[in-house]
Amino acid sequence: MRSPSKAAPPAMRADARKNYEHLLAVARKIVLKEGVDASLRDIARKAGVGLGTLYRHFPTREALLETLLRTEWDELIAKARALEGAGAPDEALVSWLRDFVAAVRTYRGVVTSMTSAFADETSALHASCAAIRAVCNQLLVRAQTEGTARNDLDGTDLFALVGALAWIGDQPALASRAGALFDVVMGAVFDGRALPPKKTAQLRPAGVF
Amino acid sequence: MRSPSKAAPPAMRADARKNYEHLLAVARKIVLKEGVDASLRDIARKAGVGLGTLYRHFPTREALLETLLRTEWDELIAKARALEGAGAPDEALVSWLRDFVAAVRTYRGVVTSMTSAFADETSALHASCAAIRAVCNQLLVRAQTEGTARNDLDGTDLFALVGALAWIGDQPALASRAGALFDVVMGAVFDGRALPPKKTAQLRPAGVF
DNA sequence: ACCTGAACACCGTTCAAGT
DNA sequence: ACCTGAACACCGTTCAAGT
Repeated sequence: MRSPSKAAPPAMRADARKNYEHLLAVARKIVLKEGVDASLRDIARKAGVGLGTLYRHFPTREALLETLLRTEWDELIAKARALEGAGAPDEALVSWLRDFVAAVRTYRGVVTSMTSAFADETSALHASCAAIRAVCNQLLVRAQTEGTARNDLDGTDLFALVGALAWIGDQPALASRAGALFDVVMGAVFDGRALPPKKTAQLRPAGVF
Repeated sequence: MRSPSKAAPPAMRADARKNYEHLLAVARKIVLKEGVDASLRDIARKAGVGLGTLYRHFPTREALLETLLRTEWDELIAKARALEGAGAPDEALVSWLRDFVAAVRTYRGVVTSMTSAFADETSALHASCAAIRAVCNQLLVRAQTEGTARNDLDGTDLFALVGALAWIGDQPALASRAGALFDVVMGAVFDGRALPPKKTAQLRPAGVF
C-alpha cells in the first residue's frame, strides 16, 4: 500500500532503497549549500553510508546531479508543453527561460555541469540537457515565426545566453543584478518585428573576437 | 647593464630571480593548457622547484594569476586611456569590451576568479579588478553621455555581462558562438538614442525572477 | 636569503572482503 | 544482493631543516 515514491529507482531491496532515499536527502542538503563540487566523501560520511554505496547508486557526480534535478527537469518540460499552444509566443518563451534560469540556479555551479554535458553523450546529464534544449527550441521557433524573436539565434544560442545569466546569478558579487540583466539580454533576443538584417551593424568587426 | 626585466619583482637575489622567472614561464604554459585550476604542485614539479619556493613567490593562486595577467591588465588600461578622448564613444566602449573578453579568455576560468576577487579586498586580484572596472566605467559613462549606451547600467553590470560572455567562451560546447553572442548582447547595451524608460517593458514581471 | 620536501589533512575512485 | 572501508594516487598548505 506504499505510495509509489516519485522518481524512485526500479526494483530495489528494502534496505537498499532506504539507503538510497536517505543518501539523496543528505546529498540535496549538502549540494544546496556547497554547490556541485561538494565532497562526495563528505556526503557519504554525513549520510552514514560507505563510500562504495554512494558510488553504486550514483556512479558519477553527474548521475547524482541528474537525480537531484529530476523534479526541476520534469517541471520545466511540463511547463513548456503547457505554454506551447497558449498565450503570446514571446511572453511564453521569456517566462519559460526565466524558470529555466531559476531551476538551474537551484544548485550553484550546475549550469557549468550542464554545459559540459551538452556535448558529452556519455554524461548522465546529457539526456536531460538534450530534452531541455529541445523544448526550449520549440518555444523559440514559435516566438520566431509567430512572435518577434530574432531569427538569427537557435536553441543553443539561447541556452548559452541563459546559461550565462545563470552564471551571473552564481557569482555572489553579481547576483543582485541577475534579474535586471536577464531583462536586458531578453531585450536583445526580441529586437523587434521582422528583424533588420544587421541590428548590431553599428558594432562592426563582429566575427573573430 | 641588464635591461630592467618588465614587471619583475623588486630587489631579489640572482638565484631567486632565476627561479622566479622560470617558475612563471612554466606556470604560464601549464595554466594556458589546464586553466586556472591547474595543480600548483604540478607547476612546481615541472619547474624543478620545491613547493615552498612556489608558495613564497606566489602566496596564493590568485597572486600567481595576477602576475600571469599583469601584461593583459596593463594593455587594457593603456588602451582605455588611448580610447578615452578619441573616436566615437560607442565604438570605443565596444572595442574595449571586446579586448577585455579576449584578455580574460587567455586562461580558462579566469573570469570566475576575477569575479570572486571583485568583492574580496584580500584577494591578490582585487586591485586589478578595481582598476579594470574603473576604466570600464569611464568608457561607459562617456558612451552614455555622448553616445547611445543605455543609462540604466553601470560598470558592474557591464562587467557582469562581459564576464558572462567570457564564460560562454570558456565552455567548449558554446565557444563557437561567443563572438556572435557578444554582438547580440552589445545590441542590448546600446538600445538607441535617449533610451525609452522601458525598452524591455514587453517582458513584464522583471524584478524578482 | 633562499630553498627543499616531509607532514598533515583532505580529495576521487576502485575493489577485495564481508554480511 | 548489498554494504564497507582500506588502498591508491592525487590535491593544497605549512613549516622545520638545510645551504
